[in-house]
Amino acid sequence: MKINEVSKITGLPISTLRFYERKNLIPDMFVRRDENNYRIYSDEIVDFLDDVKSLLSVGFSIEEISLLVNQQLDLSYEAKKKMVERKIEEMDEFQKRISKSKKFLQAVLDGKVDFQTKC
Amino acid sequence: MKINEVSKITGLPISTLRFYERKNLIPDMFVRRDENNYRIYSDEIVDFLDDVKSLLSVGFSIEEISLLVNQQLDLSYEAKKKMVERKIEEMDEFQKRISKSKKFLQAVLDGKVDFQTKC
DNA sequence: TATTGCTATAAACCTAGGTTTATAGTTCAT
DNA sequence: ATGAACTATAAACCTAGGTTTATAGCAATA
Repeated sequence: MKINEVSKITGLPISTLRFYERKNLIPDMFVRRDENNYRIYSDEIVDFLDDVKSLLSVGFSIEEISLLVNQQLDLSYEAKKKMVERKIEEMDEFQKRISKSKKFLQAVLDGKVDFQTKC
Repeated sequence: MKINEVSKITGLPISTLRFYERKNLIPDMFVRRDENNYRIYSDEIVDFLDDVKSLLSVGFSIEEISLLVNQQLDLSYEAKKKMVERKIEEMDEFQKRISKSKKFLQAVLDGKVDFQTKC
């Protein structure tokens, strides 16, 4: 697949795909170059980018994801394990904050919170 | 309370508290000025900022929160309701993406995903 | 009363995550 | 074989969410 097709399937702008690559977010196995230097992507890139989108949307940074998936950077298994475990804890915290936020929003909606009254 | 105390209790830097105010994120009821133009905060600001922190951390923008809590901006009840309902849906999506991300992370950790193999 | 500490504002600066622009080579359809 | 569409890179630009800096007034304590 060429970049335009990946862009259309994933919904990510072409500029973003190139940007992610510059940031070392795309492991080599997903992309090679043809004789004209055009990027040729393997089909698996689609699922990969889908996971990347999820991770980014829940607050991972590009650098963090890159550290986990990039061989070149060569993070040790123990380091990755620690990182993933910490991150999974963070995500549990996250779930709690979401529940809290939902309560707050519901209270605002129900008028149970008053931001009008002067103190 | 003066700004330094609020900062210490909430963990938010003084510069951030002033920044939030500039962004209309702090309803008037939580802050007034003394004779020297120093900010005097009511005790309730602490819980409020705690909710703000949660909302920000799960992806709300300052402007969105501001729209919900600020009287001056005077968003209609119906508009707020729609916004909150949409946001609660988004947060449900969010929970799903978190579950998905946890699975991905676990797979990376378990070596069930291979980013090494050349295609 | 002077030095240290807290407060204020405005404006410049910073970072992450992209997007846009400028320039140039490639390819496909007519 | 030529114009429209696609690809490439580098560099400038943009936005959100802050932080830092410069400058100045007020306060608390030796």
